[in-house]
Amino acid sequence: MATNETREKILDAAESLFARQGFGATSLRTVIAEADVNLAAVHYHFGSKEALIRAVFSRRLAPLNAERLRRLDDIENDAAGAAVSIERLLDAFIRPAVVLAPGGTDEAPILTLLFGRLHTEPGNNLPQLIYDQFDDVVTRFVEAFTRALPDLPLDELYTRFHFVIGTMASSFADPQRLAYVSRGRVDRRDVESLITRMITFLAAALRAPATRPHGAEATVDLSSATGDPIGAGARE
Amino acid sequence: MATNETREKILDAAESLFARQGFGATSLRTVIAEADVNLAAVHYHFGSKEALIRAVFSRRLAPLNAERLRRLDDIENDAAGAAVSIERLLDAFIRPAVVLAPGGTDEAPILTLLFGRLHTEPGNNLPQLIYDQFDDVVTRFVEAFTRALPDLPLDELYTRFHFVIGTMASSFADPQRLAYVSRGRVDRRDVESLITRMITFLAAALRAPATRPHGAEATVDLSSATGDPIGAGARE
DNA sequence: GTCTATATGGGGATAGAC
DNA sequence: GTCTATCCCCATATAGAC
Repeated sequence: MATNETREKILDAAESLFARQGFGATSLRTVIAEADVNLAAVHYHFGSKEALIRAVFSRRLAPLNAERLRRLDDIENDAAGAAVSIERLLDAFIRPAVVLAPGGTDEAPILTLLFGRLHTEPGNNLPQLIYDQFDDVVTRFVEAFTRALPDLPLDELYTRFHFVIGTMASSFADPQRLAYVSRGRVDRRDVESLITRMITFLAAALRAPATRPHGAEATVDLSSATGDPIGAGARE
Repeated sequence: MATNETREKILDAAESLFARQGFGATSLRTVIAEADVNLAAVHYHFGSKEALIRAVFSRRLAPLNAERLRRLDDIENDAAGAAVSIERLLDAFIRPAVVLAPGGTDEAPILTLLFGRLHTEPGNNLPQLIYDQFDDVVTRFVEAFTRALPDLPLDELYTRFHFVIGTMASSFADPQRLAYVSRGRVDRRDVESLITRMITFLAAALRAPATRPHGAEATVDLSSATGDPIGAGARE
């Protein structure tokens, strides 16, 4: 058997299992069973489980983020300095995680789950290297959103980008929840609908007027949504 | 030492550790070290780790969901049949997870993290009992949002509620990400700001016009956000 | 109810033959 | 490069004295 074939089989199996179960819950023995290789091969090719995890991400992370940046470049070139659409920015950020997915099973695409897990598992476990690869994307997209939303205070823009990542990651990482919430009435395999609905949802969210500081007056009806709104203090 | 004191110490330590590290990554040995009790005490009082996890949730879940429903009742009584504010509904859903938090550390409230984790760890691990306790809340809030957003197709409403839970859970579960995205410029300990901003964000998102079906014409500018938007098909 | 001691299994990792 | 056999640690869980 060719060397790289074993390596790839391990990566494929690990990727699939990590995506479905998370890293901690997936043992190397499970991986080698699914890959149909020997346990020692994992350590020969990767050295450790930690290194295997990093290898699984490295294989996908660079192409994913490169594709995001490439699409962002296209958008900004098209605009030629003019304002760009929030929807296009969101699409460029979200869709590559799905488009680049290798094997769609009956469920959601593997890669989607894998990267969803990246953002939802405890941050301490994530090698800095992975976040490093994300730096350019964060910087560039924050800049782009800043230009597209010039009236939004920076603090709130950062917070909203945090929400965007959270919506994307969590919704992809736990597709079961959609079935649960909808009592099975929404097809969780229709990823295209999920993406377009997510973009509609997030674009409107990003365009919301800024939240006023504590105690100040709102420009929209938020009167009951802030500042001890429903008597939290009096209720203890 | 009184019996219940040991039990409570175990629950407190487990809750804190589960919140910070997740369930799989937290061993009983870590729990007993932090609780300063004997290993056997855990099995005496709870029987198993699985049972301990359920006990940790049970202690908080009922009060949390009861508070959510109580606030929803208040809102609907106030409205007396009239339309209710999206912001108030979101507040009633989100805020109890923070208000009921016992010990705010320097970081985000423990309970917030714990329940964030509930929705982000792989669904298979979550005892059905926990989801069962959530059923009433889902049903009641979906109904309320349906009445508040009568023009939104049900399919999309379910999907958006899925996004709402995702935003809340993921944003609370990984507060580090906010610091990362903002390069430390947003104070992640200011939970009140986080909540009000989240409500602003999600209310606007829920109010967005429905996404049009595949290929149809949009009522807002979505022309580039759907349907092979940036040449995904031609790019392979 | 609380402890010590221990059973039992699974985990990652490695040595060394082939 | 691949395999078997094994080391060693850490996990959950239990038995049984106090």
